[in-house]
Amino acid sequence: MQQPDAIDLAMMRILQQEGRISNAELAQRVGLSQSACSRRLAALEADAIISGYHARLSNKALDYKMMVIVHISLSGQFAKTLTEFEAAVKRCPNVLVCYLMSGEYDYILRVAAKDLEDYERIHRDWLSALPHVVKINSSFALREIIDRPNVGL
Amino acid sequence: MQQPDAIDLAMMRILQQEGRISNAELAQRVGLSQSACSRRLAALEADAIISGYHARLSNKALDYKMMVIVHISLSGQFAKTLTEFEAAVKRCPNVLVCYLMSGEYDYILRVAAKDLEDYERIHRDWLSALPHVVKINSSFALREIIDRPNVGL
DNA sequence: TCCACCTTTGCAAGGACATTGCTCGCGTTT
DNA sequence: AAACGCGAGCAATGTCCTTGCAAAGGTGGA
Repeated sequence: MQQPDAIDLAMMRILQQEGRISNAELAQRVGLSQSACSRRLAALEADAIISGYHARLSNKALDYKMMVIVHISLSGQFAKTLTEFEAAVKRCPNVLVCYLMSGEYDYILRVAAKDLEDYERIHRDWLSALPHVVKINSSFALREIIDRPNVGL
Repeated sequence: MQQPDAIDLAMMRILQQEGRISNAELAQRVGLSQSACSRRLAALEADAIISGYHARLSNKALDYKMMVIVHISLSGQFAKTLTEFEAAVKRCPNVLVCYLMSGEYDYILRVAAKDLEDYERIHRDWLSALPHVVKINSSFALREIIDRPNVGL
């Protein structure tokens, strides 16, 4: 498939905000028939341009009130070291985001915890147990200013 | 409404992964009738326990290939300073996440950019223009290891 | 230029789906 | 024990999703 055209982008923009909108209303908003809209949507999904849909759950309702940013340095940058670390970090369900970084630290993690005690457990049982780690720096989020799922198109 | 029960949690777990699943299939998977499932879902949405649904767009398709973590320090911690900074940062569409932090820096930002040139523009036109900023530290993500929408329940 | 071909659209129909009213069962309260 | 509230299932109605089909528009080759 080629690059998405203007109508595809309009569909994506709407679905980014209202992922469970009905195909009928989506079609109406972008000015297509239901069938054409349905087929375009299927194509976008087939090409993984839209890779999934996710309910956004209130962290408050789930009791995940604490967000922690963790900077981690490893003992080396060998491929094997990185691979082992990454395989381990993927197993921790509280780690929402993990990037290999340029700069002072090797990895940056975003970790969700219910409370301080919960974070202490995560730190002890998961983060400290990660292989090849030589330095962990935890910073606590005091307040959320922005949390968007995607760039505003 | 009270706290979500086991069935609510099961629904949330499924919708977190497959936000556009039909009510019929959702009902079947959690072992409810369609009507009961539909009503529970409406209640979860009404109580903002499920606060929305979002399509996940491939950043590649959208040409946002670059993720930058930005640490920012302000010239002070006065309420007015923080408020003005936050109002300004909210206007930048490339800032996906922004937290007020404890620790060395005051704010941490996650910024999406198409390429280095695009980031240079964002840095010049948006980040440098934010009020009360005394220090900006940009770290580039080399590779994405994890990017989950929510904690694995 | 013309025709064949490919793509994408709209329309229409059939089947699937979502929602609503109703009733029933269960647990709690008075 | 009776009354009440909560949440479930069933059934019906209206809406929605998908598929086949024909036509319009664009493209390339003869």
